[in-house]
Amino acid sequence: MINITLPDGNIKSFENSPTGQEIARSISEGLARDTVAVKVNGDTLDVYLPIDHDAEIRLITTKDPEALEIMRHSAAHLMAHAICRVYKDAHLTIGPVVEDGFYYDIDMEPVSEEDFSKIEAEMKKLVKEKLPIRRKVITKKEALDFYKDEPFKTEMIQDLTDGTISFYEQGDFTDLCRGPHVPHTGFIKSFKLTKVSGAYWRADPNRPQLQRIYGTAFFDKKDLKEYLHFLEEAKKRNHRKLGEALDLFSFHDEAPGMPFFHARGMEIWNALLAYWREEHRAAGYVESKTPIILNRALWEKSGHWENYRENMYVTKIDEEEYSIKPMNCPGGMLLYASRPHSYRDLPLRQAEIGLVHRHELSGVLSGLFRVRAFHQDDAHIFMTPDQIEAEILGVLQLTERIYGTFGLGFHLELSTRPEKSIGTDEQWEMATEGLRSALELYGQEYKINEGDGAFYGPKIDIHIQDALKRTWQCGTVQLDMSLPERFDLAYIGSDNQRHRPIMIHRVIYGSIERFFGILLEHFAGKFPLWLAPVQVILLPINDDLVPYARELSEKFTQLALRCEVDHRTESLNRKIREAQLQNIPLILTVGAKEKEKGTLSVRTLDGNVRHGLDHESFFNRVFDHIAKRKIELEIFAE
RNA sequence: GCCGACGUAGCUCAGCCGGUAGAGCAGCUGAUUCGUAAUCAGCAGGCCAGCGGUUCGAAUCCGCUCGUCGGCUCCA
Repeated sequence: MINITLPDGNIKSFENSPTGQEIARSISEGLARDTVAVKVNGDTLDVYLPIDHDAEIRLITTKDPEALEIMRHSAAHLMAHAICRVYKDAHLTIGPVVEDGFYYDIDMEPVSEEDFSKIEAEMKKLVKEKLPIRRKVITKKEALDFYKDEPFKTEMIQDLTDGTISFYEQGDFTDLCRGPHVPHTGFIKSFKLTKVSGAYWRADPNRPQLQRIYGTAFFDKKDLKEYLHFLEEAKKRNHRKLGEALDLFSFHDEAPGMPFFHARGMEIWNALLAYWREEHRAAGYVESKTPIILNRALWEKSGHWENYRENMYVTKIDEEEYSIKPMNCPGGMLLYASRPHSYRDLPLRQAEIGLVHRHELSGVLSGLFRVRAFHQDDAHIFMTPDQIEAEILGVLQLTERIYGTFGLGFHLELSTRPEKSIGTDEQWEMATEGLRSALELYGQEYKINEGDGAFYGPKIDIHIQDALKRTWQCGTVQLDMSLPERFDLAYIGSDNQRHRPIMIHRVIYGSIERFFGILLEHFAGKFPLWLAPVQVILLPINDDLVPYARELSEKFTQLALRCEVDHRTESLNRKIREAQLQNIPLILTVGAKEKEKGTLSVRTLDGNVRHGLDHESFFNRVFDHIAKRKIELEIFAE
C-alpha cells in the first residue's frame, strides 16, 4: 500500500506503486491529459514512472511555469532529433533551457536561418507522431559504449560523478539527459527556431566551435504569437533605429564603438545630467574631474596593468608609456591623496562624470549598449568602517529615487570574490559582509552571484526593468579595500592616529551612453516633456502666421522651453504628421483664431488636441509637468 | 578575437544564371497658403564599404581588409 499526499493535504492510497499519470487520472481525465511531470518530495519525475514509496506529491500541469521549462527541454531534444535526421553527421553536445526558450549546441556543418524551415518541418512531423519519450537508466559503461563515436557525449559522461546515468528515448532518437521530459512529443505544439550562432564547446575558445541553434516553445499557440509580437515590439523600439530617426546620435567607421551625439541627443544628455547633479548635490556629493590619460606607473600601482591590461588603450608620450583610463578610480585616489583628511570630513562623496575607454572585442559592440568609449556617473565614497552600512544604504536609496523618476523598477544582486582578484581573504570577508548587511538593512530581496565580483572587491549590481519587462544591469556598488591600501590613503582619526579609509565605487546610470539607449527603448522614443530634445513646436497654418509663431517661440524660449517653429511652406497636415513622428510632446498649431484670441491649440503625444487654452493655464501645466519630471504623455488631463 | 549573416543614393530597399544601377521617402526648384498624421510637378543625387583577383566585361563570382547585426566570450 502506497500513501500519496496531495498538496491540499488529502491522502490517496494505491495498491501498487502508482505513476504520476495514474494519480492524476484518479482525480480527473482532464488533469491526466494536462499533467507534464510530477514533483515527488521535491524531486521532479516523469509521469509514467512508478512511485514506490509514501510521498508528498504535486502534479505539474501545463499551467505551471515549471512545465514550460520541462517542455522546452523536450523541445530541445525534439529539435536535436530533427537535426540528426536532416544532417547525417551531426554530433550532439548539450541542449539546455534558457530564459526565453532553449538551444542545442551541435557539432555540424554551419547552418543559417534559411535552414530553419526544413528543421521545423521535420520537428512538426515528429510532433504529429506523438512519440512516447521514455527514460532509461543505464550504467556508465553502457553509456560510454553507446557513445563510442561521440567525443562530446563521452567527455560529458566521463565528467558525471553522481551515480545515475539516464537516457531519454523517443522513436529512433536517444539522448543522454537527466530529465524530466513531457510524456510524448505531441506536447510540444507551438515552437519556432529563432536564431543560430557559433559557440565554443565548454565556452573555451581553444576547443571546437559548435552550432548553437536557439528556439522557443509554448503550450499555447497564442503565447507563441504573443512572444513573437514582443520581439517585434522590441525591434521597433531598437535604439539604433530610433537614434537615427530622431537624429540623436550616430556611429562612424572612423571610430567603431564610439558614439557621436547630435544636437538633439545632447539636449537629452544634458537634461539627464542636470537631474543627476541636482540629486547628487542634495545627497551630499561633491563633483570632481580627472584626466583621461595617465602614466603607466599609476596603472601598475592600482593593479589595472596586471589585471585589466587587455582592455586598455596604451599610448606613448615623450618616451613614457601612458594609458587612456578604463576606470576613474586611480585618478580619484590621487585626488583624495592630494591633501590630508580628517575623520570629520568623512564620508567624502566624490563624484565624477568620467569618460573612460575600454578596448572591447570587436564582436561584442552593440549600438549604445556596448561601446568602447563611455561616461560613467561615477563616485568614490571614502569613509570610516562604521559608516559602511549607512553609506551603502544611502546609495541604494538614491538609486531607487533616480530610477523611480524614469518609471524603472529594479532588483539587486550581490557578487562575491572571483578567481582572479587582489587583496587578502580578511579584506574580502569584511567587504562582502559590509555589502551583505547593508542589503539586509535595505530590506529588498537580492540574489547572490558567487565569484562574479570585480577583481578588487565584491559588488552589488542593480538591474533595472524597462517597459517591456527586459532587465539591464546599470547601477553597481563596489566595496574596495585594496585601492586605499595600494595608494596608502589615510585620514586622521579622533585619536590623532592615521587610519585607512574604506572606499566604495558606485554608479547609478552606469554608462550614460547605455542608460540613454535603455531610456530610448523604454520610452519607445517618446521622451517625457522634461527630457524631450524639442519640447514645443509651433506650426503656423500659413506663411502669414510665421511672424506671430516666431513671436511666440521667442517668448517660450525666454521661459527656457526648448522650442522650434516649422516655418516651411507645407500643408498643416504634413507638419503635424512630422512633428508627431518626431515625438515632440507639445505640438501647437498657430492660426488666425489663436492670434486674435491670444489662445493656444495644443496636440500632445497621446493624440489629444485641446483648443482655446489661455497662456497662463498652458504654462502652469507645462512647468508643473517639467518641474515634477512627470513621465506621462498626457499633460493637460483634468 | 571566434562563428554566421549582411554592407547598393541621406534613409528604407529592388537589381534573376556576370553585359556597365533603379524605386519610395528625404533634399533642391517651382506651383499650392492649407485647421489636426503625407498637396502637386520637375530636378538633382551612387568609385554599388575598401583593396586585390578571375573575366572581353564584375554591384553580381573568388580572396583579403574594414564596418554593422545576431550569438559565443566579456561587461557599465
